[in-house]
Amino acid sequence: MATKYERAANDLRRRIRSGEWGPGEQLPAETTLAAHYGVNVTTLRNAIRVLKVEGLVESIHGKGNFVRAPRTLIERSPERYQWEKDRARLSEAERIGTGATEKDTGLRFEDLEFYAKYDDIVATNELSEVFGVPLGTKMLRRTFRTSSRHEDAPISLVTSYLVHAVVARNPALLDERNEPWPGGTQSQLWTIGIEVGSITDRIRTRPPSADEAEDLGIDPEGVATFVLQKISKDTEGQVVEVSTVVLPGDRTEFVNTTKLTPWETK
Amino acid sequence: MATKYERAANDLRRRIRSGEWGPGEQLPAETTLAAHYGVNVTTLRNAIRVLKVEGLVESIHGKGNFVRAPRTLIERSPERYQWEKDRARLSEAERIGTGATEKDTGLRFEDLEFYAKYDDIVATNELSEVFGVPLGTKMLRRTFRTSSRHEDAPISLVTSYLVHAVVARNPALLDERNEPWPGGTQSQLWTIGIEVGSITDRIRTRPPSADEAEDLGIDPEGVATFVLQKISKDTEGQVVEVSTVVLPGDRTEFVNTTKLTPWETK
DNA sequence: GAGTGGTCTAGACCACTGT
DNA sequence: CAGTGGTCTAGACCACTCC
Repeated sequence: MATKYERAANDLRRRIRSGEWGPGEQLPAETTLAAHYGVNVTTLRNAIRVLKVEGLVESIHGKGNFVRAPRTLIERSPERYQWEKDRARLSEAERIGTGATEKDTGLRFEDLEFYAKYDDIVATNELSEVFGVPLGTKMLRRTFRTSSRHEDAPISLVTSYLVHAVVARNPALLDERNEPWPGGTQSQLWTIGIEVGSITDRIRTRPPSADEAEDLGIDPEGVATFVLQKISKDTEGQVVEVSTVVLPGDRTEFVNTTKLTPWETK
Repeated sequence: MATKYERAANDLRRRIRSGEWGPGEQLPAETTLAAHYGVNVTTLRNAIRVLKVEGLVESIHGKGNFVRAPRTLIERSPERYQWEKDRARLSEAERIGTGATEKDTGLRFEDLEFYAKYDDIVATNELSEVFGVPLGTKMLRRTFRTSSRHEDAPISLVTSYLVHAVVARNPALLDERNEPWPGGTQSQLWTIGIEVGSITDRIRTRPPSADEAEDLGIDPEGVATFVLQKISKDTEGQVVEVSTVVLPGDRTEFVNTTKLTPWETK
């Protein structure tokens, strides 16, 4: 025999799935539901919490509980990297307004809002290891967030690391006011003679911290985040950039197509 | 001014991060913590819930609250598909005991436990669309779960769909007792003359349903799941298999390396 | 049985959203 | 203002773990 709140949650889940309340619609008030299931309001709230954790329901303080509506997905595929490379050496006019983010989101440059902040840090254990530089090496840390003008919440939170002495070869790369740089990081690296040869993505998922949930405009209960660690190497295999991207799990989809080599006909 | 439970949660988070309690260690009892922060036990439990949602803390009924320890990751990379294809036509002796799962997990065949169940269904809207077959076409649905013998919880929950009339060309493919089939699905398809030409992965993240959390042995609060939709096409571009894989987010990492084509030297 | 977290109640009061 | 969800209390009782 399940608990009271589980029984209420199961019934509410069934009713939502059956379409009794469609996406975006409001559920009856908690007091009403509590009376209907013959339980205390606190107990009914436990049932609602279960559905929130499952991502089925969203609460808005002062308004009510709502059936969560699916969000439009942003596809992200590793093809973006080759695409970016092909454009890295084009003229600025050709690069402008056609970044990888626009490609992912299908939004135009004018619809996107960028924020960039640069600062200097010293290499931690982890950074010195991936870059193969001594502990304490001066690094450039770049923090980006990209938002759609029509949604108030950022689409991604990016932290990028570069070896300071390397990027300093072009002083323009040390100034955050030059962001968004047309053509992106690969174009920036090209100005200091670096050609990116391969990029490795590592994708994990975890719940958002309180801050991230705030920044991404997601419900900490019920929506997870993707954490993408991207490591770029030059053509010699030397790590040239490492970045960490936090993406809202309710709006992001990674797509990857693998072409398999044909069998020899026999 | 934050609420009482938020202040308690913030302080506990800080103390955990500072190492006051290491990974896997037990926190003081809720009654003790409540007294320490001068709040009611119910309120203190709200603070603990925040940390559970963040994935920092795990509660075990009857034992206590514990700092969650990171789990060993299982890497999954699309190279597995090419690797599987290369082995699909080898002799059974060569295929046996070296499946893609073993490659992902690093575990040996003897350490893994398989469960397979086959049944027949009719194509839903979604299925008929991806396969390009009429609505209501008879499909073979295969449900798999793979577990490590040393952990009781499955590593993945897989649902795979095939067109029944196609696989029926080899009756052995209709019998679940032939699972685990050495060499996997690509080897099975080969027995009916199908060569897989490309595989597309779509990766999303979402909270687990109550059932999935149960099956995967994860905490529904604090651990998300990956949902991988895999579409295999033959060399003509015809969809031959669709499968959905649910993976525990606290143990899985997707890795993908993109090699970029070199710039022409000028 | 002692100690832990989990469920449930009843009710006071606060904070936010609409009109 | 009325109506909604959010916080907090005090206490009873249940369920699980370990000795």
